[in-house]
Amino acid sequence: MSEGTAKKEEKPRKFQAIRGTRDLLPPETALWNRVEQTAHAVFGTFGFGEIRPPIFEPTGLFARAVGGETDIVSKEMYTFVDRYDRLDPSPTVGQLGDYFEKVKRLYEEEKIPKTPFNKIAVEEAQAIWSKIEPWLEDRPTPDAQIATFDRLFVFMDAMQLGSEISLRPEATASVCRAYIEHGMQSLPAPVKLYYMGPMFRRERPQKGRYRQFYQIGAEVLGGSDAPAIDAEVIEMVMTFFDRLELQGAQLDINSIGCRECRPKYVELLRAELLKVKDKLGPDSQRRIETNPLRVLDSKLESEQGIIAKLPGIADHLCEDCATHYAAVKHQLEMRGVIYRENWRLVRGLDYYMRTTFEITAQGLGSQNAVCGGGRYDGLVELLGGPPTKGIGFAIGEDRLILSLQESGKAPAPKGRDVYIAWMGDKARATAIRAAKDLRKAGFSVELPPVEQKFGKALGQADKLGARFALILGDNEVSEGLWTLKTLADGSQAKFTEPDLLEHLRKSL
RNA sequence: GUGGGAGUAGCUCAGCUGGUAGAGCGUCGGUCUGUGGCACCGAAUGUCGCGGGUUCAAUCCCCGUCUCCCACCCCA
Repeated sequence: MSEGTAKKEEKPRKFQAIRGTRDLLPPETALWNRVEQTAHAVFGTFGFGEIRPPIFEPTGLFARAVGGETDIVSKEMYTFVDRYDRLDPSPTVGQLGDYFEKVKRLYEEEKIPKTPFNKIAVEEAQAIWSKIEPWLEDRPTPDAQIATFDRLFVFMDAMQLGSEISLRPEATASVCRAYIEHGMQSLPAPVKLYYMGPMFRRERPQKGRYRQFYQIGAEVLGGSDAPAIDAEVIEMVMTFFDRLELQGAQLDINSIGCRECRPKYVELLRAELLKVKDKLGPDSQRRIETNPLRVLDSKLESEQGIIAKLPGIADHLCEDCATHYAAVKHQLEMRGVIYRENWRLVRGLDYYMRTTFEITAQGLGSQNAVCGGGRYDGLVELLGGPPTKGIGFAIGEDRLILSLQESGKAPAPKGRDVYIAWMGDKARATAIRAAKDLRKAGFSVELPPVEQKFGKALGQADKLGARFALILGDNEVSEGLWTLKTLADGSQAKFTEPDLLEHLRKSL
């Protein structure tokens, strides 16, 4: 290892986390764990059970549930074609004909997706096959023809076999799929489920927004659409935030009507918007056609005055929706949940209806929504299940963590309970045994792998934030009395092995 | 996808109108072979994000590109 020789060695290129993804590291992960454990605890008290659906699903599931026209599905999903594993991966020359026919048939039956790429591959393969077929009578195959055979392999191997799958951009669709797949409609209603984990959307990263991000969510499926269910779900999220001491949590609620009344309102809104079209910016002008409700959400200062004069949906709900909305508000009041009515609150996903809500928090920049949710009574049926009521929410965990950090609610990093400073071969064995026993008793223990002088060991103990140093040298081993030093004040005392455990239990 | 800002040691950053790099903190070792926090001494780590151009010479100027940050769009 001389310095001179190695200096020109080429270093391998450094890898880095893919754009929009990141490593969560200690001590921050302690906060993540606290948040997730609090979710388990709080949701458990509301009778929710955890579901862990897969991280990818058939692309069609999200297209159907979230809406094929939404940005999420049309341009933000990570979609790829899976391998089709029922084809013989490496046919011999003799099997080539059968293999090609099989590929062609699967393509026609759309078991292999008809992507533009596959179309070209099949056509090329067909052209080559027409040329090869007459040659097959010649045995053995002349060398000059082998290259052409290889070209056929190349085209078939390059085909995007298998079905289209996507990394989940959200989890409600997966939960509904699982509800149907496992026949949960025959469970006592309603079925209350929660989940947590990574989601994926290919968006431009910014504060509180990542391409791999984390959500904690819950869904209530089946049973009735009783307003009390809406209220309880909201109460649960607020309880969760309260438990975490989230600062400045602001709950906004609204009702966006149902299949009956919403379309009528949307038309009314569109008509009103067209009257003031010239005064709106280009984004809002476009939305008059694509999604008039979203105009209400505009952040443009210049549009605020115009938007304020637009008709609100609350005045145009059908009787059932109006009754439901009023009852939800009443239920929230009975539970002591403080809310703000926000008639401009709309949801981006297609499946929402009636109750919608959003919770914002401090310290998040422009991405200040930390939770969004609502009712989606038609969704399970849309996915091929029985008619089923549904309501749920999703919390942006990254944003929640960010807000907790901004307001100083992150827990202080926890150091070791005990650092074992040992010297000498006899003490080594004792130290190993001590570490085992202390860890068994639940203490966080650092056992240095190699012998260190006591001065150095205590320095390490200090740096690692240890509460105590257990000093084990020749004296301790021969006396059978172990020295325990309290790092904070420098005091130390001697204990027998059992007394030590007892003493630590009391003081930690 | 659009716009703005930024990339120099593990971290925070310096580097005067271009002359091939420094500080503080951190890490490791020593002063200190049974006692830490302090102090002092010493060491390691950089293709100055990457590629190209201008120049005798580029961390610095120009172009491209990547990544990060912020905002728009959209959303949790």
